[in-house]
Amino acid sequence: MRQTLSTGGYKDISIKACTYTVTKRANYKVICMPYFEKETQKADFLALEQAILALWDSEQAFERSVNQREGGERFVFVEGPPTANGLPHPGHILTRVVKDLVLRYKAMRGYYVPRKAGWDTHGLPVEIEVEKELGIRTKPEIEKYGIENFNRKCKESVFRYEKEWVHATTRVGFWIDMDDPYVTFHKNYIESVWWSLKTIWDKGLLYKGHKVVPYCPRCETTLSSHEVAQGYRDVEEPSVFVKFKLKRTADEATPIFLLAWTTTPWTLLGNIALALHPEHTYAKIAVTVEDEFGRTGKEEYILAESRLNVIDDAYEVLERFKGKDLEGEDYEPLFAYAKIEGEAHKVITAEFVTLDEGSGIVHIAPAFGEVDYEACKVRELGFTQPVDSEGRFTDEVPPLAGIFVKDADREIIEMLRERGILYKEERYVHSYPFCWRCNSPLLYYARESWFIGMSQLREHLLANNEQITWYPGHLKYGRFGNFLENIADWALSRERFWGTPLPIWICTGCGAQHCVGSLKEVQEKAQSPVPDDIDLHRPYIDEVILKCDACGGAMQRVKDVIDCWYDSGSAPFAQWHYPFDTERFTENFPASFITEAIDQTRGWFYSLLGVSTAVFDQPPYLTVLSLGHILDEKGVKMSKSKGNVVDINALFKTEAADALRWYLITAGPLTEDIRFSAEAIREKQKKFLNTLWNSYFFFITYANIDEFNPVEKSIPVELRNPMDRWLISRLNTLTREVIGALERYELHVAARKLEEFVSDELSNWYIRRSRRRFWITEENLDKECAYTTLYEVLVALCKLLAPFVPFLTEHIYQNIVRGVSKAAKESVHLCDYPLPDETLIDTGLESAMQLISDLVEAGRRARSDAGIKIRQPLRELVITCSAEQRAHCEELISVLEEEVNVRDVRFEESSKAAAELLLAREFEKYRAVELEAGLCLYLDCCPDRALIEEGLVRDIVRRAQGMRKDLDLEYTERIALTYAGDAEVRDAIQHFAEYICTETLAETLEEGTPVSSEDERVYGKTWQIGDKAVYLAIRTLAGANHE
RNA sequence: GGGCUCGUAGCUUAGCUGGUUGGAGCGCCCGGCUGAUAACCGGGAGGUCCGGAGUUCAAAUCUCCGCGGGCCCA
Repeated sequence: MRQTLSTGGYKDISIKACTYTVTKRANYKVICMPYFEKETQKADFLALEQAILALWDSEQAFERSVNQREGGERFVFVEGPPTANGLPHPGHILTRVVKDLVLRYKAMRGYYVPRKAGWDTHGLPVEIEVEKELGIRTKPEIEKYGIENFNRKCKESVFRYEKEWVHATTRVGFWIDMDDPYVTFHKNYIESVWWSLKTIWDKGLLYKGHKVVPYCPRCETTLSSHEVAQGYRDVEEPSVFVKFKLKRTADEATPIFLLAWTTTPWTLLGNIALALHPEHTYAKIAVTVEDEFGRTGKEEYILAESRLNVIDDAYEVLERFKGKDLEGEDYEPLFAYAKIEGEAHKVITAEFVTLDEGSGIVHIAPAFGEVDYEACKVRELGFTQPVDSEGRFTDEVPPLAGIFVKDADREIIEMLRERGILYKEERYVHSYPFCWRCNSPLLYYARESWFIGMSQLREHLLANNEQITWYPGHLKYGRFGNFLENIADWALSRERFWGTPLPIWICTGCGAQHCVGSLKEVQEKAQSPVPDDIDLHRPYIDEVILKCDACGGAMQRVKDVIDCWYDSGSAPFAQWHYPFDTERFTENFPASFITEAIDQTRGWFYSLLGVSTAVFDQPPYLTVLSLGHILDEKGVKMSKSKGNVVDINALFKTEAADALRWYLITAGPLTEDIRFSAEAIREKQKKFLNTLWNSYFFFITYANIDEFNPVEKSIPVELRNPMDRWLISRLNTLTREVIGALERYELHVAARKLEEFVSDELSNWYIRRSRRRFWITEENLDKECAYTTLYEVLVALCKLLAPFVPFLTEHIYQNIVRGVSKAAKESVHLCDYPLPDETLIDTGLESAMQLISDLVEAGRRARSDAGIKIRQPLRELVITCSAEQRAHCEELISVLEEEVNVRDVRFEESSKAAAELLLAREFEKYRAVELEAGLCLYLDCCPDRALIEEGLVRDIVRRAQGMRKDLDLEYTERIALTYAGDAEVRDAIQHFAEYICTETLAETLEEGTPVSSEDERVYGKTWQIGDKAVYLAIRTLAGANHE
């Protein structure tokens, strides 16, 4: 194993060069044993990926990878259906990559993992796309255009985007069955949704109520929270402190007023109650006020003690008490206009009252605030709605009738002032939502709506959440758990067009309500025949009249459609048309695993749990991985309006899918946001994919020259060289760590470990260190060990990496495995995932190699400090260490010798002994580096003449090799070498002539003189090596390189 | 405004169950190595570990208060 310069014996690789003639196998099918297909030094990943896609297609690799595991334990996945109203962006690509990685891994682990695609196709976003296309923007315009036409347009629009999604999904290598997806607008899907709603109805959980919603009075439509979020702006508006007179003191000389605060004076017309915090301290104060005629008088106010600073006049605190002490008090209404149904004008207490601003007394108008509405509802207080659907006051309030509410603020404030019940007015800046389409201020406005009583299921939701494993873990009791703790009823209905119709019919005669759960039920109860092929969407289903069971009258469907979140939340059963088809649902519920981005926490992750809890009282998934978002390079969210969305189609034109996948997986914890950068993708390709490729390229290059056939070889690991055993040990350790990380869903940890292995251990240590073993000419057990080891590790790596970079691993596998064995699986993705062989893990050897590596590093440092380059051989290296350390690394000494380029390595027991020894023999010769206490390295830095000569020869060889490379010669091309130099140079070259010829493939080595550059066949150059000038010239020997 | 989360070198990040002088990659400077690798190796410059307070013998790490980014909700 030890190499010295003078022994020679290196391989003359020209002997076997180019004896192989492998035909180009673009389709990967032709088998040419035992040779591997030749590769190019630089990989064309884009072309390679296209070829692999074609291979998978023709081999039906995906289908087979699923089907071959049938009968195995199921790993159930539910695809979160992409909303079909836009192009996929990098964030979608991330979720697709992660899904694919996990599912490929599980399949390789033996699980049966069917993967059904899905499309979320209903909802307002789709309608808005069509509105834009049609150039209309209001509901009346849609109705005028015709619901039938409109919905047809919606359906078409959905398919338009589907193509883009299929393309991107395929391109990035996500294996999912897109030939048979679930589609939320399909009839069977809708029917399953209807069934689930009827189940909920039968449980008494589906009811009609009011919901305060963000509402645009100009567009006459409610807005989704997403739309509202787009339109917040800071505005300055009047805020008023208003005096509400306590009823029991109304007739007294000094009545007591509750001082309430609001930033929306117009809502005072809908006042029903005043809210105080139950536990906070309130004060009754006496204030000296002055009226407009300059007369002073005393008034008594109540407000929060900590808000007394809002009082501008002199005051005196008369009394202190808690908010709850006033609970149930009546006060006089500000206005006598609005008709109120039910009890009103009461003091209530509520936790949501804050003391940060205002007076600590909150005016409550259930028609204009969600919190207000809930507060009144639970206390069974009344309701009033003095505003119409265009945002104008109704005739109930004569002085203001017909005035748009936002324009009435001024007038209302004047009315309050005139009647002496305005304490003061201020300007107030706050954030208020405006309609993103027409810029009108939005109103929070109570509308009739259908609800699912989720709040009654709170405990069930929490119990089912207990059974779910969350990644990252904090979501379980954090954002998601908190959300469930405070869960509100689900406002299910939408006054829109393109959605699953709410399957509720109401009798026009007696008002009876009925919920249907199937098409069959509709047909049975319909007054006139309903065809089997009826489209269940509006407007067709609206025309179906049912017979009333109660009175025999005509029942009409409620015109609403349902929230499309309910659609996607129904995916676990609706994709299988349950319960009309029971088997496939039963075996696919609950899901083992789902993953989407963090914004789905209250979106799909909740809608799944909500529907499943209401219908089955079971968790719909057992593991959920929440991913971070893809931000742009500056860390800003990608959005259309900012114009910073990366165009993935453009990206895929230049970047390999594997490079993109590897970048996304290794960028950081997937549960956190990623700053996306195309430059970083290219870096990943350089650092990882190219390194892997080069390792593979190195292998096939020499394996072909040597006609290495892996099928024939089997050498027990224990007989192999320590370098081999080390690599195999590391591989098995790696395998164990990768599987551990994958099972914990720390995908980036798994990927980073793989990356380090490929780059540091396989390429930069094992292959670099082992190159000479592959160059040995003759048949040789050690060479066979090297080939076998490198082969085995490459094959195992392919499998380990297959879920991460499915294209490149498939390409390599096709060549090095499938190319030599017809018995092998047709695709790497049909293989089993490697499991660690613990008997091959040698931790002692691993730590010994670590020690050697540390010593190499220290040795280089010593050389660097001494100013001696590595090409200069040195006499000896002395190491002082423990006997144990010595025993461990004894068998790896040759590695140390070669890396540090020393003739001998000696050990000494303790540093003291070594120091004495070295002192005795010219201490100045040695340079010391201490690695740790008791571990020290001494490098002899005084080479003798012979060594210096060897160093010079190595420099010359190196220059000659560089010149070969400059000429871009084939590795095997033979040359004639001419040199010129002083006597020392000449002596050195003559002493090592054989070595120089072997290394540089020189047929002749002659002393000569520099020639003019006119001879094009001669490449000559004078080098400065140390203080010597050395002239070298290469002439190629045409025809000599091939047999 | 509220809840959750993240904030480490110019950039990307590891460390974060508290414990020596906070590691790496990209980029930069010096040197070396190289016929698999536009690769690699050694050294260097570059850190108020977002700021402040607290707990502790000891804080990048735990607690609290701020600041900034992100998500969700208002």
